[in-house]
Amino acid sequence: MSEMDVDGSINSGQVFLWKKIGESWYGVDGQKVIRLDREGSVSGPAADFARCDDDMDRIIKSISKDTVVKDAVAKYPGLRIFRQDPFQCLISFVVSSNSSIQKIRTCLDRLCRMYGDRLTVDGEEFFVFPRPERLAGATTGEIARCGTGYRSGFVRDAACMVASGDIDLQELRGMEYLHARDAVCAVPGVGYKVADCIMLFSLEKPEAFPIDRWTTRILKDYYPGRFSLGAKTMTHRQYDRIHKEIVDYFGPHAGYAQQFLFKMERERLGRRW
DNA sequence: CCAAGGCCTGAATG
DNA sequence: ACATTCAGGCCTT
Repeated sequence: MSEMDVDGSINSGQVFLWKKIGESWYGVDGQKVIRLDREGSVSGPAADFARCDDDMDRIIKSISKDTVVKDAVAKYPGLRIFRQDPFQCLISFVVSSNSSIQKIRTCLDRLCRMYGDRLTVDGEEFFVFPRPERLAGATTGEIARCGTGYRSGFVRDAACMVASGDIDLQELRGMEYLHARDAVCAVPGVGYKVADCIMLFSLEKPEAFPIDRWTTRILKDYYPGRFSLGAKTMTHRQYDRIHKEIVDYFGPHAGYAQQFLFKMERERLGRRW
């Protein structure tokens, strides 16, 4: 298996609170700060986060159905999907809706500074992600000062649901895709697309394939006619149908195909991470 | 069931 | 400069 591409994996739209200091990347994941070095011995919490248990050879083989995916894989052979803290992932993608990557970063960083504990790692100062109870106790007006806008209420209510045990994110890791999706979609601010992000990046659901403006365009452009992408607005019904077509085509690790294709298209169009 | 419009904000665009 | 557009949707009508 090829080595992990740390830079490329961090800059692929899945995580937002990472910064490079010297040769290493440091990132906030829940109540921890994780360090990923350029290469070599990934162990401990970092190994879990980096999904070193993934059999990438097998996964890549399974999704390589055509030259489009094969080219993307060849271009970013070290791209990985991380195993994130579910609560942070949930809030991150609630904040992400109708927003841009840069702004998501700013918002989340402010949330950490305002509600997260301060931590010093390798002589550097970090603010870890807010605990659910802490965000649940905040007012929407206060949260809004982080730039979350109309999503502020969603953020607070989502935190309340987690803090109260109304939703048990850890438990969702063991549930099947559709049941887990129903559960996360019960959280305000979470629709099918956001749910797929949360499930792919933190809930062990490799068949989750977020369908947004980008993936819609990718599928239309590179797979003309293969998926039912006619309608103007993406209803739940259509999302379901397309997702089924996607899993039928790419297989149970379709989410990995999404990650490679998304990375390829973003880089091709020169988007900043 | 489907389509349309509103929503916060800041970076990009003209 | 300043106005307008648009961005990795969700929710209500």
